[in-house]
Amino acid sequence: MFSLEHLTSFVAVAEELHFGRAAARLTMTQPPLSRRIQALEHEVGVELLERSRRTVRLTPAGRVFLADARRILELSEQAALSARRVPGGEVGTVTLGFTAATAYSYLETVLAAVRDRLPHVDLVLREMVSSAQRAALLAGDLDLGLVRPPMGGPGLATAPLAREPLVAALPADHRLARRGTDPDVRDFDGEPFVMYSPAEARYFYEVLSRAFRDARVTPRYVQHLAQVHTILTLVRSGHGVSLVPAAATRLGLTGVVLRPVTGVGEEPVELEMAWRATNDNPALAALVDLLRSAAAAG
Amino acid sequence: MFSLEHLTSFVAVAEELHFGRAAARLTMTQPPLSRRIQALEHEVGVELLERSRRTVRLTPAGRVFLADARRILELSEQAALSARRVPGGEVGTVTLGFTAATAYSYLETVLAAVRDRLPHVDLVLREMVSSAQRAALLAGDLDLGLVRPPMGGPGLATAPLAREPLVAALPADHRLARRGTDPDVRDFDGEPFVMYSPAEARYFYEVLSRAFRDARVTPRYVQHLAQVHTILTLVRSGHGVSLVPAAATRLGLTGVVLRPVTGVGEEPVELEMAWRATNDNPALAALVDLLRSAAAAG
DNA sequence: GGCGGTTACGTAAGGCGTAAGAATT
DNA sequence: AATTCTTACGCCTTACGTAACCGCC
Repeated sequence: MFSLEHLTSFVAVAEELHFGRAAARLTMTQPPLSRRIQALEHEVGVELLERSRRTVRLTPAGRVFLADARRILELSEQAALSARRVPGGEVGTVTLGFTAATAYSYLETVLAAVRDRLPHVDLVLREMVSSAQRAALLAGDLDLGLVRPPMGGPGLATAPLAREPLVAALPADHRLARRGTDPDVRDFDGEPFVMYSPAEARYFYEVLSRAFRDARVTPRYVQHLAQVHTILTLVRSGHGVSLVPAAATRLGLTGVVLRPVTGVGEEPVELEMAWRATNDNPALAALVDLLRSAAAAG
Repeated sequence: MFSLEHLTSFVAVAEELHFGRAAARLTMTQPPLSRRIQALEHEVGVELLERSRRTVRLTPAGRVFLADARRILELSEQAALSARRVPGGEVGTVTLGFTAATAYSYLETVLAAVRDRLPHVDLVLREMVSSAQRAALLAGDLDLGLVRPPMGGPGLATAPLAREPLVAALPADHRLARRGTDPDVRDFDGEPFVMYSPAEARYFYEVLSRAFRDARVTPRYVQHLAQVHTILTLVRSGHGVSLVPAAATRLGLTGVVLRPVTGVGEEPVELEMAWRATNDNPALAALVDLLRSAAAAG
């Protein structure tokens, strides 16, 4: 196999079309350069240059090989540069877990941040429920997860990412939707209510339960569901009202009115990121730093 | 700069995750392999492997570098293979000139033949009138031209490519178009006729002139034009009738009827290829051979 | 004759293998 | 104690530079 020195030598000669000048450019004398090119030609198995005493010209094979040689040399330089940038986290891959609910909210923020600030970091996206994310993080199948609290635990580190308000989800023809003022949590007392599932959507179940307890209201739960978009579908068809994270606005579902709601606290819904404490992926560290400062900046 | 041997060594170790086995695979002992990897890491400027006495693991930087290393090695092999195939003409570039008229006829045949039989030959297409092609062929700006005869001359070689019939081009409501039988050249006697330009389309002008002379008919020339599609446009608007190469059918122009015509010879329109006799482009030689045998096969 | 490439030859260095070393299970 | 990577050392091959050589404007 030829070496990269052979290739740089060949490119120099091909560009200068003059062994002497090429040798000077390579800071060597020309006899060894001649030998190198001969060796390269022997190795490749084809004449690359046509020497006619006074002039040097590329053969057709030489032209083809020159293009490849340039690409190989460029790739080689890039390879070293890329590798050097890995420990700083600028280059690499992060496997990111997210739940269905984050897909249309904070995930966009993460993607935009990575595109702008860590353009050489590849994100591999995996939609997974929170429990599966915990296992995958610990197993090393996932680098980072976008999850609802609480996600602490042995071996896992977490950091808050964002808080968001709850909004009331009302059928378009509901009296609270038609009323001029925004609904209050107390308006839901005794109201048919599409509730989160305590098992599969424990976080939202607890946030809402606490809000109702604090306000001393008791909606009438008509269904328990895990996913925001399913809840909204039932609200639309008039089975009841609900409270969903504000990001649900981005779903753009028609037939459901989403309105600010008072009495449930400012921004009760929390989102955090979680990762294995011993994960040594530098790109993960860089991404965690990036998201941490983005969260701090608001 | 690291060498390709460094890369093969690294790939072997990265795949085996064991210096001893990797060394065996490279048919060497492991001490020099260790040194090579150390030198490579020093060169790249980053730790690629994590040696923990009992196990060898890739670092994140190592994973990134491994992908690049594999690509570089593959490219290097391919480069040699490609270059070796150039003298046989299997790999390379042919700059091909063609006239507007061949664009919708024989050019397609050439493109299909190259795609099927010389898939690694790149074609660079240039539309040029015949005189410009002659100059470009001699100047080395063109490797091969698709031209009308006669294109011989000092330094140029030619070979016939194809013959094709002439068809009558008639306005849709013309009496010859409505008649049950195909027109004969004698039907054009005294008929308003859209003729080729003797200067810019000399070949067609002469083919038609000879056909008319042989049949002793004298159409009434109403226009002289260079390009088939312009002629057809005038025919469509009723300025006259014309005779065009059968390939014009592929233009799919509506409002013009193209019908077989008798009395003008079987396939009077010839197409040939021309190239500079001293052109040493092996891909050109391969293409000429290919087209020659395709023409012989019909 | 001189420019521009190749061949010949002596020398220096880089890299191999063998052997010894160190650390971990 | 055994395994496995690293360091030490002697030798050989590879490849440089200098010098001589050859062929064509």
